[in-house]
Amino acid sequence: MSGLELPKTYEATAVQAKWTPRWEKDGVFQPSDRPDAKPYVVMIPPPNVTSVLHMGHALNGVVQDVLVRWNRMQGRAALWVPGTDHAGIATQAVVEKRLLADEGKTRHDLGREAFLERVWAWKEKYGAAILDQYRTLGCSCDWSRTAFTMDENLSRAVRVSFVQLWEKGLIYRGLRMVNWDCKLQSAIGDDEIEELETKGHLWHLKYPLEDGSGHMVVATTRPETMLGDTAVAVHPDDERYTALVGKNIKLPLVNRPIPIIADKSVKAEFGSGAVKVTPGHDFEDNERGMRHDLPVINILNKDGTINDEGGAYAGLDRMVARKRVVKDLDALGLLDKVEEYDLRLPLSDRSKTPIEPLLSEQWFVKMKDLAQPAIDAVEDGSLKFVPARWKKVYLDWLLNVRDWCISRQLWWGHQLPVWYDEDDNPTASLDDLEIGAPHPKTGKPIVRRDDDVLDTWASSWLWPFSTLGWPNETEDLARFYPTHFLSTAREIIYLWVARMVMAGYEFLGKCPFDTVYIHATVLDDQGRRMSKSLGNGIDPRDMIEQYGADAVRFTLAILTTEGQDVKLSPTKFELGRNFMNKIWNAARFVLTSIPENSAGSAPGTTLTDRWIRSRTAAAVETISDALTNYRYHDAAQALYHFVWDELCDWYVEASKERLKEGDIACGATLLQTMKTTVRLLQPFAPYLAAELAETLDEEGHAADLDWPVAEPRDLEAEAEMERLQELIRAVRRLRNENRVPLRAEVAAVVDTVDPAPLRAQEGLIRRLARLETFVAGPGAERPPSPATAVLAKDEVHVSLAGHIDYAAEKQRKVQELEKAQKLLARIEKKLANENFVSRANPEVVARERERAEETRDLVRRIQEAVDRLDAQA
RNA sequence: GGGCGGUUAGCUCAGUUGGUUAGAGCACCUGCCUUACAAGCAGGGGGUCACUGGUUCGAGUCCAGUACCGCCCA
Repeated sequence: MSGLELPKTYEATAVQAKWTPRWEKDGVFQPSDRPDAKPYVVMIPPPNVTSVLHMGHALNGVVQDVLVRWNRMQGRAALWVPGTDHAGIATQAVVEKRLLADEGKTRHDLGREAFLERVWAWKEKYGAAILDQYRTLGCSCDWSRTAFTMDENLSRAVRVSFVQLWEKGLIYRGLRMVNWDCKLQSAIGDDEIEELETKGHLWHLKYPLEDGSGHMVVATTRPETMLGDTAVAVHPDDERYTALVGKNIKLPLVNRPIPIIADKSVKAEFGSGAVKVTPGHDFEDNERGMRHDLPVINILNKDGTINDEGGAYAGLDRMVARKRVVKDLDALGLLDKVEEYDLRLPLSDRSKTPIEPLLSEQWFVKMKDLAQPAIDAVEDGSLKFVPARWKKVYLDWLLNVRDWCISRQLWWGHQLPVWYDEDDNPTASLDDLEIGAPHPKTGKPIVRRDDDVLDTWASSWLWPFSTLGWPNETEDLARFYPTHFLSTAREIIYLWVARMVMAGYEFLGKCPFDTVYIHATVLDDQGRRMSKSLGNGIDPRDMIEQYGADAVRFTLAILTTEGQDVKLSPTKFELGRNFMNKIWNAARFVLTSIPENSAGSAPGTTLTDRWIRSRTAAAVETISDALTNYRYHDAAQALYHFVWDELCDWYVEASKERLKEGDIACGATLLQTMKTTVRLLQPFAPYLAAELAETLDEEGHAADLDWPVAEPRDLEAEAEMERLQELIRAVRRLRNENRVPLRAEVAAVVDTVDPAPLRAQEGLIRRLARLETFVAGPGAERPPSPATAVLAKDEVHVSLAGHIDYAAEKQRKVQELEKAQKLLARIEKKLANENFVSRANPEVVARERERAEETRDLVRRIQEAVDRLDAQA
């Protein structure tokens, strides 16, 4: 052991640089191929290649890695598959934005092929950066299995799954109302919309009756859509309008006659009770239109300008047209009034521009049948959510699932494997069809392939098995599917988790994982989400650089309480850094202080030896228990408390004197305890654990060491040690309170009926309490001018001649007395309550009686101490 | 409108099935460079557990309601 070389503080950067390549070279993160090793499999939620790693990724990385590493130590064939997601619309959007900013070009200027080259270049850069950051964080992913959703095999999986669904009749094409992003010029999913609460206006428009007998007033937040109105609707029970139903309105500006219809969906109390109906540009109106067989008029081009249906307004952007329409109506005297109005504006998640509901030809997946097994999975318990309440969110979505619009008018992604013949008959194909080849059903020549690409989730829902080789029947697939643990963010419970479960059942007949862990959201120190636009993000790379990967990991783990969000500020990582440094120094002490040959010797059997072994056992038990239940905070906290407050503060301190005397058994105990500590540390702080395991001459990699098994506790030793600790703390307190200088000679006397155990530890007590002399016995003679601490069973008197301030000391003692008296009164009141005695659990009553006895004794003894102070003063 | 969280020390948070005097980290106060660690050591102060009511012998913990904050869905 070359302990003398160890630096005074833990140098994280150097240690990380040393171990990262070594782990990979030695294949530490590849699953064990021992046939008896039961697999433990985790698939990383593949980060989007849009940008670099953020704190949420780091937190999720820790959540997964702690479990993976812990399971690996328990002998499981642990496999954690890393990878990234092409994130179709998001990635295309960022690349387009960059292209426009840097070169002033659009994707159309470049053309499909050249543009895609740019996106691939982006993917290479950011995809690699993200994975590298996970690597730096110490994540034990099997890098040799790294996957990307547009890899050849994963793309094949997408095509096979598409064709399979197609053949089952679950994919259809339809003219449907979709959410249209005018900027990206693509349909987007319902899930890709965010709503912005904003102040807008409500325009009240007068619509003249065709017969000239008056007008009706309709209110709208989007007046330009009136160009596409095909009806006015009222509630059937609204007596104000009963006579008008069936008559026609002459739609202003376009001069089109449209009917007045009655429909129960209209809220009579909203505005005038009459609403305009625009089936071409409003989801609700579209349904009304279908119920009443209304014509559907599309007034928008794909870029959001008004088309020829808009007559005089054609070519204007919709926002410009809005102003023009309002102005023109006003000129005609048809603008009734304008109100301020709070509305929720639907924005595209990606382009942040207002969504337009638009009719277009899109591809859909029928979801109802796919959803059923995913619903059953949580209800029969084969799929578990942690925390359990997220099950409801998952179920709510599945029970109300709508068909899934899977086509996107993008370039980046998996192009639909759909070809058309000259009559526009589609067919799906596993292999590319040549132009001119016969359509398999109609026999007519194929003339084109569908330009659209698939929604990203159409590949990521296959992730748990496409990464293992599906649709090929690979060894990996046979051995590692289904997986075990999925940790992800709450916002994608239905977008991703629910779809993966559906796909798992649909394509492999099995739930893809048994546990879904929903991790905390990382917020800034003011409780706001970290976001680029706010600039309040904390970059994990900076934190790793500043505090070390282990510190970042440990801090995130100890902050991760079940279901709570994590408020983060950079300085919080000091907690982890300080702890790492503490462990480092404890190890440094052990290595530089234990006698030669400690390694081969039997551990000690003194009180403190027995105590630290028992406390180690308690730590092993607590930490194992916590990890079993995904309680990261509890596990990290237990480790922290054990190392700092027990091992360092007491055992190491207690061992110093013994080590000076060359006590080999003490050295052996220290070594053994450190070795166990390193194992407990490994899942949380793998770099430090690796470094220490090597220094402690452990065989093999720290990651492969066996997880400790809890030994039986030694409660007798624990109780005896507690008595010592209480005594030592009491003496320190008396010294501190009375400002006794460190070097002053102090004598202590314990008045006790059970002196033997204390006498046996005299050396320890004198050292830790800094006592010159120590005496214990029944009725032992008090030293001159003592201050007294009343302990649970004993009293300790400390000589404080020349230091004691009797007035202050008395005040403290009187306060102590009052506190004890109050407590006693409370207990006695409780015991005097017949209801308590008769109804409470007998064990509880017995315990209260015992407490009453103890407290009475305590009060009496404190009183005596006070009396003595009076006598002395 | 519906749903789900949260409210405990100055700050950030623990607190398992109701049962000792409600805990930790940071911050604060006092004293220490005691050769593992000042990223440290010893000691200390600090809380009407958001509010109201209820259940109970007993409530931070269970129930109902209120207020405020946050998230999700429509």
